[in-house]
Amino acid sequence: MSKKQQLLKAAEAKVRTGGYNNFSFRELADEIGIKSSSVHYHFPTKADLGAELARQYTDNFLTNLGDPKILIADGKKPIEVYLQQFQCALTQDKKMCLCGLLGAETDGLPEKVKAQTQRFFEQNIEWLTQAYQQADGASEQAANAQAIATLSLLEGAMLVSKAMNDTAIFVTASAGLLATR
Amino acid sequence: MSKKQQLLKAAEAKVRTGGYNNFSFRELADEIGIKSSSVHYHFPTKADLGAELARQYTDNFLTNLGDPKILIADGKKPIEVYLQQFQCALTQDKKMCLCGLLGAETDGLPEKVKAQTQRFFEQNIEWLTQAYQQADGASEQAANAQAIATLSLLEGAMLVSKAMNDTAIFVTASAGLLATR
DNA sequence: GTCTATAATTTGATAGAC
DNA sequence: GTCTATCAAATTATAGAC
Repeated sequence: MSKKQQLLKAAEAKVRTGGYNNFSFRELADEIGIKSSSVHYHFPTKADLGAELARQYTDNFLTNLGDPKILIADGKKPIEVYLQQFQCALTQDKKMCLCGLLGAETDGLPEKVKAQTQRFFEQNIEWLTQAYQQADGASEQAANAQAIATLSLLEGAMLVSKAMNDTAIFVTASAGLLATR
Repeated sequence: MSKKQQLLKAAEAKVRTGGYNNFSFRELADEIGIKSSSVHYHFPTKADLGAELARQYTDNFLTNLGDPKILIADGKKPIEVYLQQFQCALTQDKKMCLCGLLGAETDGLPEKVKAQTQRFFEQNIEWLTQAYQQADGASEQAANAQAIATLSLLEGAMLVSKAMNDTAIFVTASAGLLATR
C-alpha cells in the first residue's frame, strides 16, 4: 500500500473514532514511520486530506454495494445487502460511519470536506431510492421517502450503538427494516 | 445568568456545531468577556466542563419532555411530543443533538464525558419504553425495541438533515413515526 | 518523497496577586 | 472570581537540503 493510502487508512480510524479534529499530521506520520512535513507532500492541507478521505470512503462504500438492479437479478434483496454493509462497518471495525460522524459535525468542517460528506448522503439516498423502486415497485416519491428513512435509521442506529457501547442496539433498531409487510 | 451558565451555553453551541474538540477555554472566555484562566475556576479541566454540559443537556431534555403518563392524561400523544422536541432542537437551534454528536465520537472522549453521554441514551430509551407501554399497551420487550428504533431514527434524521443542510429531510424521515397503524 | 529546521499560533493548565 | 503571567506541549504549515 502506498504511503498516501497508509495515511488515509490511519486517518480514517482516527476520524471514525473522534471526528475531524481528532487527528493531527504528526500522529499520522508517526504511525506510518515518516515525518509530519512529508504528509504535506501528499496532502497540502488537512482539509485536502479530509476531503480525499470522505471521497474515497464514499466511492468504496458504493462500489461494495453494487448495483441494486444486479443484486435483484442475483436473487438478493438490496435492503438486506445495504443493512449488512452498515452492520459490518459497525461490528467489524467497531467504529461509527465516517460520513455519519462528519455529517454530524458538518458546520465545523472545511468547505471541501463538507462537500464530500454531503455527496455520501446524496449517493446513498439515490441508491436506496432505486432499490425501493425496483424491489417494491414503489413510486419515485415514495421510494425516496423510504430511502431517507432507512438511511436515517441506520446512521442513527450506529450512533446509538456506539454511544451505548452495545452492538445489539443496532440489530434491535434495524430489525424493522427486514420485516415483510 | 451566571458566568458558569454562560460558559456552558457558549460551549454547547460549539460542541453541537463541531464536536468536543471544536472549542477551547480561550474561545469560551473571549465570548463572555473573561480570561481563560478564570474558566478553570469554574471547571478545573475541559473534561469537567464537557461532563457537566452533557449532564445538564440530558436533565433539561428530560424535564422538557415531562412524564409520559401525565402527557397521556392531558390528551397528548407522547411520541408526538418526543418527536417535536427533536425537531425543535434541529430547526430552532439549527444544530445537531449535543449527545448525538458526543455519542458518535464517544471513543474519542474523556471517560466522564462518555459516561454522561451514555446516560442521555439510557434515560431516553427508558422514557420511550414507558411511552410505548402506556400509549400502545405494548409489552415491555416490544416497547423497548420500539424505543430503540425511534431514538435511532430521530438521531439519524437529525444527522442526515445536518449533513445535507435540509430540515425537510428530518420531516420526511420521521413521518412514519406518526402514522396510525 | 522524505528529511531537518523552524515559524506562528493555539491549547490545556498552573501559580500567585488582587 | 477574576486577573496577569507564564508554561510545556501540540498544531498546521513552509523553506530548502538531499
